[in-house]
Formats: sequence, C-alpha cells, structure tokens
Amino acid sequence: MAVTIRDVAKRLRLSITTVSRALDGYDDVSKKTRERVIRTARALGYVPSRAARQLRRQRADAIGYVIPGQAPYFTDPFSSEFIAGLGDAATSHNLDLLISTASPDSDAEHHIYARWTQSRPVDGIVLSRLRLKDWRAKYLAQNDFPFVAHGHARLRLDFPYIEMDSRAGFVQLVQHLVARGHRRIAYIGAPAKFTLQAERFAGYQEGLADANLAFDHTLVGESDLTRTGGYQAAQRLLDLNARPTAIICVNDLTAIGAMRAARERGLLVGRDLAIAGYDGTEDSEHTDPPLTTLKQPIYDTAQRLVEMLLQRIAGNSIAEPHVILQPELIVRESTAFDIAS
Amino acid sequence: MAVTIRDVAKRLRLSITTVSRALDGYDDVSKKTRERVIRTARALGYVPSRAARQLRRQRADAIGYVIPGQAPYFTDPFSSEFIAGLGDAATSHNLDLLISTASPDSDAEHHIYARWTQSRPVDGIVLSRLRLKDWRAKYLAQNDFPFVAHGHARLRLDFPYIEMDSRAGFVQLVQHLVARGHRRIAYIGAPAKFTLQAERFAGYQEGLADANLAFDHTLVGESDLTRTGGYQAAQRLLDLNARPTAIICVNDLTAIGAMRAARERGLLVGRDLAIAGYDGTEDSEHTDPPLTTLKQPIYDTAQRLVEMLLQRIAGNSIAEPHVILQPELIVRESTAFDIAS
DNA sequence: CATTATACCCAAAACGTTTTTGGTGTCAAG
DNA sequence: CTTGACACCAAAAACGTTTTGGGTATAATG
Repeated sequence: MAVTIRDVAKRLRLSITTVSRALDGYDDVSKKTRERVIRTARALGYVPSRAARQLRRQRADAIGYVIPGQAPYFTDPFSSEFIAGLGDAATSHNLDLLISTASPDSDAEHHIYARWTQSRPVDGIVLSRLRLKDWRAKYLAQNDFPFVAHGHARLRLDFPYIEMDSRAGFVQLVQHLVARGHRRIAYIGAPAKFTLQAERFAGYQEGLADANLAFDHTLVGESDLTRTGGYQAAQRLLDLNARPTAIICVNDLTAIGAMRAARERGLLVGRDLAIAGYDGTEDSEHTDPPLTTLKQPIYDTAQRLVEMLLQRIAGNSIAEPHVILQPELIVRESTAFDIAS
Repeated sequence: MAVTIRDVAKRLRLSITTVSRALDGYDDVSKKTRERVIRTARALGYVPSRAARQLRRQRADAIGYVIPGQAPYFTDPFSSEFIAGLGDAATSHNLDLLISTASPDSDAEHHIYARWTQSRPVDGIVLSRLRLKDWRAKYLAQNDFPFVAHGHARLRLDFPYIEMDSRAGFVQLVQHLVARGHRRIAYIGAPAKFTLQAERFAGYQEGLADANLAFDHTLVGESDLTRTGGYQAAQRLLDLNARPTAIICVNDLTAIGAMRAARERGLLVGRDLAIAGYDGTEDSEHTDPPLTTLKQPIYDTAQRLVEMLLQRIAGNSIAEPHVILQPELIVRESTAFDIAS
C-alpha cells in the first residue's frame, strides 16, 4: 500500500492537518516543523493521492484532448506535434493530459464529451480542427465547461482560440504561383464542414480574383487530409485534358500524396508541375523535391492554448482571448521554378 | 454542481446504498426498484464522480503512456499510430488514457514515472522503445506496478511484451539486397542503448555473414530515429570513397532522410542506390520512389498490449505473455532493381 | 496580575462513492 | 405459534485528502 499523509503524521506525532498545511506552505506552521515534515515526507516517499485530492478539491488537475482520428489513417503529424505541445505544457504545469480518439461527429465522439463533462476527469478541454457548426463548442459552452480551441467556428459563441490567418496565407501562395507564371492553379481541399477548408478555400479564390484568374470548379478536388486522399484527388486533376500547372493542397499530407500522383505520370514536380502544402511539418523538408508550404507553429500554439485554458479554468479573464497568427510562406523547390505557360 | 448519487436517492426516497447497488446490477435489489433507479438516474443525468469512485475502489480506470519524445522532433508516425491504438482500446474498455512526454533517461522521465506509481492516476503503464537496461522496467517491476511493453529488455525480468522479430526481418532484407546484386550494404542505426538497435543491427550483421560478406564498420552510421538524423548519417556514407550501393535504415523516418541525401547528390534511389526502412508507416508508400520496408502492425499491437495490461492489472495470468511477431517485407521501388556491381 | 497578541497546532467535517454488516418484513414449513 | 428462509433495503465505515474553525501555549502589554 502506498504511504499516506497519515503515515507521515504518525511518524512525526503531528496531526494530519499540520502535515498537510506544512506541505502546502501555509504560514501558520513553524519553519522548523515544516522542514521536518518535508524531510520525512520525502524520506517516506509520500505523494498525495490524486483521487483523494481531486475529490476534496473538486478539480482534476487534468486537461483533455480528443484526437480527430479517422481509421485507418491516424498518423497525422499535425496531431502528434500538437499532442507533444499539450503534453509538455501539461507536465510543466503539473497537469495530466487525457487523450482519447474519435472520428468527427461519431457516436464515440459524443460519448467521450458527455463522459468528460459529467464525470469530470478533466477540468478543461482543448479542441482542434473545428467545424463550421461545431457541436462540441456549442455543447461545452452550454454546459459552461472550460475549453479553448485551435481555430474557431461559425457560431455565435465567445470562446478563447488561436487561429491561423490561413486565408491570407493562401492568397499569398496564389500570388507566389502567379508570379511564377502559373495560370491554371488547382486546389485540393478538405470536406466542407471544416473551418479550415472554408478559410483556405476562400483564400485560394481570393488569390485567383486578385490575379484576375477565372475560378474553375473542375480544378477543385477534395481530400480527407491524408496522403492517400491527396493522391486520389490529384490523380483526377492530372488526368484532365487541360491539366493544371500548379496544385495547392489544404495540408502537407495531401501535397505528399499529390506529388506521388505526379511522379506516377512522369511529371517532374517543380518543373512540370508546382505543388504546395500547408502546415510546415518536418515531412515537408524531406520530400522530393522539398515542399513549398505555409508553416504554422503547431507546438507553440498547443502550449499557448494550455496557458489560455488554465486561465479559463481559474476563472480569470484572458488578456488576449482571440489570437490570430500569420502562417509563414516557405518557398522550396516544389514551386521554385518558372513555368512555361 | 453535478448531480450526485445522493440526489438520485433523495428523489426516489431510497438510500444511496440501494441506488449504488441497483446501478451496479447487484441481485439483492428488486427488478422493479432497479428499473426505477436506472430510469431516474438517466433522467437526472447522473454520472458517478470519477474521483470518488477511484478513491473508494482504489483504482483509477486509466492507463498511462509516455511518448519517447525528443525535442524538437516529436512528430514520429510510430508514436501517433501507437497512441491511436492505445486510445481506441482504452475507450472501448471504458478507460482513460494518460499521456505525457519525456525524452529517454531525462529527469522529466524519472519524475513522471515516480509520480504515476506513487500518486496512482493510472493502474498500469505501457512502455515502448525499450532500452537494453531499461530502468523503467526495472523500477516498475520493483514497485510491483503493472506494465507491458512493446519490445523487451536485456534484464532478468519477466513482464508481458509484444516484440517484433526484427532480427529475422533484417536478415531477410539483407538477403533481398544481396539477391539484387548488392555487395556494399550500409546500415544506419539508432543509439546503442535501444533494444531495437541491438536486434536490427544483429540482423544486419547476420545477414551479411550468411551471404559471406565482410562486415565493414565504416559502413555503419547512426541516426536518432528522425528524418534529419537519417539525412545526416547518409551524407557521410554517401561521401565515402567506396560508397555503399545500398543503405538499410533502422526505421522509415531515417530512410526518408537518407533518400534526401541521395537526391542531393544526384543519385537515383532504386537505380544508383537502394534504400530500405522499417515500420511500414503510411509515409513509406508515398516517398519517391516508394520505400521498401519491413512492416509491423503498430495499431494492432497497441490494442493487444492494452488487453494484456488489463489482464495484468486484474491479476490474471496471461495466456500468451510473450508474443513474437514477424515483420512483413514489403518490396517497393527503392530496392526493386538489380545493381551493376 | 489580567489581558491581549502571536505563533503554532489540531479535531472534525466534507468531498461522493462502494462495501460491509445488519435489519425488517413476508411467507412457507414445522 | 415459532422458526427459518428469503427478498429487499439502510446505516455506517472507509478511501485520503483539504479546509474550517477553533484551541493552547508563550510572550508581550497594560
């Protein structure tokens, strides 16, 4: 059996009250006793029981995150970098991080949020990959449950979030391609329900309009944000009679899949066809050729979100509750060369 | 405030005992009462408090996993697929999954294991990427804390694990390369402390011996299991006077980095240089050219490990406590062609 | 000497469950 | 009528903390 506060108290012939208060640094216990307590507590290897503390304090000292996994491709570098950021921030604040997986709008997803808000194993939740009408945000707001999000929703709700101005990013990306001589620029997006798709697609269209290029819906494909999704969508685009000379992809994984489709058709990416992605994951540095991308600070964002969430849980007002960051355009060889139009 | 068991009892004019036992399906409460209880419990939205239950039952209904993260490259596809497997298995058993990150043998790592074993927010722990003398396995075994592992250690310890016979896999891989005409086959490994390195390196050497090829230590490089690590190690190998014609990499990420180094030197992977990896991640399908690899069932292994861990926690003996699986050699273009030796 | 201030410490309640132990009422058998 | 069995229910203890509301010395002050 683990050593409890009672054991420490008994050993020192003190009350458990005093031990508790000594360890918590209250000033109504003498310096000498406090030191004695701390010393023997450490000697005995005493660590407070999490469950007991939670029960008494009515908080869990834990935060939760549900990976938006989609069988059979869970392995999204965005998620894993995001989780690393959450995890590191959590441990540095002495919190636990609870992880679950559920595909968007599934029963499992509903179930996990219900459980987490009722049974309260977590004090707050981090949301990512928001949807336009995000039931999670609605539900959590309704139940007054603390949460923060990466990205925002199209709802009349006020919650703290960090968002990338990916719209501006994609405008910039289109500009870049136009400057390289591209006129037929395709776009491979994500399902329409995701906010990120709305933003990025709007940026793509705005970029076209700015350059006086007509929007052509046959040049728009859809991916499920995986490599395979990008591969499939690109196959269709590249088999068009009037093939695009450039493809902008909603994320790096999609772009990696698209590059493969291009290679299979004997196209040299960078020369015959430009491809660009979004996220700036480590993947993008090592593709052939290295991938032009819009980089977002995933790890740092995750950390900052945890800080915001903690403020939210503590009931403090947040200095800057709506953060908007600019993605950084990183031009690499996949779009580096002029195209003969 | 959340609704407690007391509220349900009061509403029904029953004791909390009866409510508790009714909900847990004991047979000393009449069918009629049980149904009434269940109905109003649901109507009131009652969910047992996790903390209270944990405290009373002396278990957490949660398992823990520490991601072997290494700043600044956390984004390991192995980990994220592994986590997805753990997460899905956990939710399907109504468990929570606690995640933390720590780099191997760091203070943070010691700290987290101490906390988890003492403060008991988890009932058991899943280990991965074992080390030859793994202090974690030693520590957990000493403290009689339930754990299972992916891979095993070189210690006199008996714990349940699932392991790949990567040694045999690498022998097979060398054979494959030899059959393609390769004679100078290099190897990029991981730090020596990892079991996986010992296994795979041994397989590489054994394969050479089987083919009567001399072992040449200059053909051995070391990576930190990341793309960048592979890139750097491959640079050295490819700048040798007597350059290898094939490079076997300890994992897919390393191989992806090595491919980049090859491209930068104008070498066509598959024709001028063969490269192979290990893991069979989705990455490997989409590289240029697609990567030959040894595939291991990461997701399924994670799920199975959770099952084993639950048996361990319940104190049951495990039918098959030491599982050894064969990785599957997937030959793709990166090693597909004969080399002119 | 009585009073107050100060410094330290403690008993007990509370958090929300589960489990142990025992109690009451009904009915059938002796 | 007594006894035992059975079905149902409840009181209370326990899990290990934190917090509330004192309490007791000792020293300083009037």
